[in-house]
Amino acid sequence: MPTKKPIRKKPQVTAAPARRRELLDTAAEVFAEQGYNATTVRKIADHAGMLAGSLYYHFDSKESMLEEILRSFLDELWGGYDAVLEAESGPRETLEALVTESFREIDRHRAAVAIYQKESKQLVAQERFAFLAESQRKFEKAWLSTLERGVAAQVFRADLDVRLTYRFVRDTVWVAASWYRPGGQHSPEEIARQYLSMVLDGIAVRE
Amino acid sequence: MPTKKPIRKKPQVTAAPARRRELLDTAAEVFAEQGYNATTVRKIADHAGMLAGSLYYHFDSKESMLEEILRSFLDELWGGYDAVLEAESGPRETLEALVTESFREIDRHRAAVAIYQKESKQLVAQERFAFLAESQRKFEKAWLSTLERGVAAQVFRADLDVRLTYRFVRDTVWVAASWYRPGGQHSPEEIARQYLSMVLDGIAVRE
Amino acid sequence: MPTKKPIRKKPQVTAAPARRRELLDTAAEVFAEQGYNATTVRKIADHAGMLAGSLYYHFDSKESMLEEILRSFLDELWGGYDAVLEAESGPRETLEALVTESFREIDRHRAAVAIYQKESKQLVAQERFAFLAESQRKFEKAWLSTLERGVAAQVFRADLDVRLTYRFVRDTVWVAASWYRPGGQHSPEEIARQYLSMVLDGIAVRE
Amino acid sequence: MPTKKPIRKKPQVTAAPARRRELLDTAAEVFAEQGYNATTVRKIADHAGMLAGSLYYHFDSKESMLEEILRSFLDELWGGYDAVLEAESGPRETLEALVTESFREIDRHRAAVAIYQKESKQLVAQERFAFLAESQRKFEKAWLSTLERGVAAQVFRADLDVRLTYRFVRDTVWVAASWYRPGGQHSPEEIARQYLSMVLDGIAVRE
DNA sequence: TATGAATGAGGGTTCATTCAT
DNA sequence: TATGAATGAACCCTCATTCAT
Repeated sequence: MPTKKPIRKKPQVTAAPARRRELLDTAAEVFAEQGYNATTVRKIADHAGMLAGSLYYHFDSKESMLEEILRSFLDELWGGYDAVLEAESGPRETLEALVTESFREIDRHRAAVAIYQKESKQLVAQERFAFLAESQRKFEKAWLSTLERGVAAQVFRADLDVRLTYRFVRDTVWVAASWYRPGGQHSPEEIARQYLSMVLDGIAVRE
Repeated sequence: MPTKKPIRKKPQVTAAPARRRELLDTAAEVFAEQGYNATTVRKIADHAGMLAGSLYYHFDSKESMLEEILRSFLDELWGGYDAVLEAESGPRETLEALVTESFREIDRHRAAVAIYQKESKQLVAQERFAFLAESQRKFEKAWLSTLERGVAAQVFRADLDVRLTYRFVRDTVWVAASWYRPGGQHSPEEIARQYLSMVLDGIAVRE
Repeated sequence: MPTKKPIRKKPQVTAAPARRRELLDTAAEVFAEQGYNATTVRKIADHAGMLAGSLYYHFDSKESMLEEILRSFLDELWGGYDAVLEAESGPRETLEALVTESFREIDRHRAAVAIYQKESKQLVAQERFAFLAESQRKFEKAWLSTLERGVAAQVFRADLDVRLTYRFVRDTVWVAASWYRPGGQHSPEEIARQYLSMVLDGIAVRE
Repeated sequence: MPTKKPIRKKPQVTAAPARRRELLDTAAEVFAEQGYNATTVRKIADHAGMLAGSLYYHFDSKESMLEEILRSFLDELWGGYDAVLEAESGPRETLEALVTESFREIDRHRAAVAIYQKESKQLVAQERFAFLAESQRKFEKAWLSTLERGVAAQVFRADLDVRLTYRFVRDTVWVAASWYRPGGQHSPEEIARQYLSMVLDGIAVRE
């Protein structure tokens, strides 16, 4: 009897990572544009120039594609965020760095960010996407502590409702993914600077 | 375009408007919570204590429920906005009034606002929902002109990228619908005031 | 807000048991004839004069149909068996009654018996069909103890390999479902009698 | 009927018969354990340590594997049976020899026998598997004539329903394949002897 | 007004099979 | 000989919708 391979073949994780990335990028684009639920597997396959069934050679399911898209986005996001946080700069510099980093991520992973914005609320309920909740907790902690440090250091206004401000800044930054177009006239750093100018100093003229 | 269904009793428009509103509110709640696509007619019916088919006595289709929810929300929204705009106050007062009015709408139509935020981008492509596009145009015009008036009157900073600021303020206001809970500790006016304080004056301490 | 019904509507268990039975009988027939795996939901629907999707108004899944078919068969089978066992007759009478009862079940549930014969081995592995394993245990115990009582009472031959005999008798009885046609020339009791004659006395002429 | 695939290299019949046998044995094992329909080509390939597509270098199709498994089993079976029948022994000796031969086949081709038992009923309908029907006819004739000779010679009981007895003996013998494990404590000859003892003399004590 | 039952289109997924390498 | 990638048909199932009662 020939050699048995008890280990199930999993092209999903090992082989041809380049093709996988291509397909995931395609899928992310369609998910972002049409919404996850409204996106049929056939549409993804069409965009990729193949038949629906062929996707299943590369991925286990539509859901696993979504998971991988979000996971790799969050991995990279936290790469950037952790670097910022470990620098232990002052609260204002940290906030500026986080915002700038966020816009860079939007620039690099626009589709993933848009998907995250629109779908994560429904997804966290599923065990498979529990990692989204964990990321949210870390995210909240990073921002809240920065804001609190700033208030304590009298860099930010003392009368801020910190939680409200957190939501305000968070939403302000991330919804940008819904209208941002990479390669436009504004670089992510430029947009970050303008955002920061508004958030930090407001839009009213100083008297 | 000719009428598609000539012979059709339409209890949809005549009878028992109270029951209709109840059902629409129920539907809006579910749409907001689960997303339009992910919401099955059966789920709505479950929440309403009836069977899926029974909804079709009241409404033509799932889509027509959505349309009616959005239309009645926008009708009321524009009632408020138009009153503000017709007052022809100064740019800062107008901006404050628009923001406050927006939070009041969020308070009254939280579900509809959330649906609008999440779905309108896909919906505008359909002829049936063309009214969304029109509303967006009016909306943009109202805000942009207010901001421009403010810059011209040196009430707002001269170095603002007005379009960017528009998006910034718009998003800032409306995404609140995703986390706002009516009956919470903050009244809509209170939230509006805090938002305005941040938007107008920024979060940094004035030196 | 209208009354909510948190309890999911389950026509599957409550309503219209007559139609359910009809459909289950149809399904059982097709499963028995073509095998469970080879039976498509469409084939069942065709036989029932409806579309494939319509079956899902009555049942959760193809598998749940199979489960219900087997469950109701085993329920009835054990109704008969338990009556026999509780009578606590002598081993020979018990064996005769069990065989007769078995043929009656084959007569009444030919399709279910055939399905059971062919599929149960694969099915027991699934948690959903764990009740099959339990039934098998009870079944084995009933037969083995009857045979052992008979050997002890010197009603059955002392040199029997009881486990082998058990398999022999069990198989002999149940495979009959694969060729038995209800309404044929032999009544189940008649077939039982002839089987018993062979099993008890053998086919060779007594010298 | 004209040849369907005129240009087709057929390594299937020429090359490396040893590898073919290995693969067929593997396939038979999986077919027997999981059922033909439930067995995917991929499962077979996994067991053989190769990829699904690679099997098609050796075989035309999944069905052709099944055909070859059954054909080679029946060829060998009839080798044994024909030898027994040509010996033209007395009916009792013939019956004993047929049973013994059958258990030997089960010992040698357990998987093939199990497949045959479970699938042949559906398969005979296909032209490709018409050879199964022919084998069944020969089989029935061999057993029936032996039983009839035995009744005529007053070796078997005169009151036997010969067709019923045939089915009884046939099933009794072959279903053993579903539980028989080669290399167990009972040799095929030993099992045959015990079976014959039951079939010929019954399980009841002689008075 | 609402129910129960059915329709029919389509969606995600599986799988035998093909074929260039 | 075997692999990797793709095909295409079919499958189970969902769901908006219809309609007689």
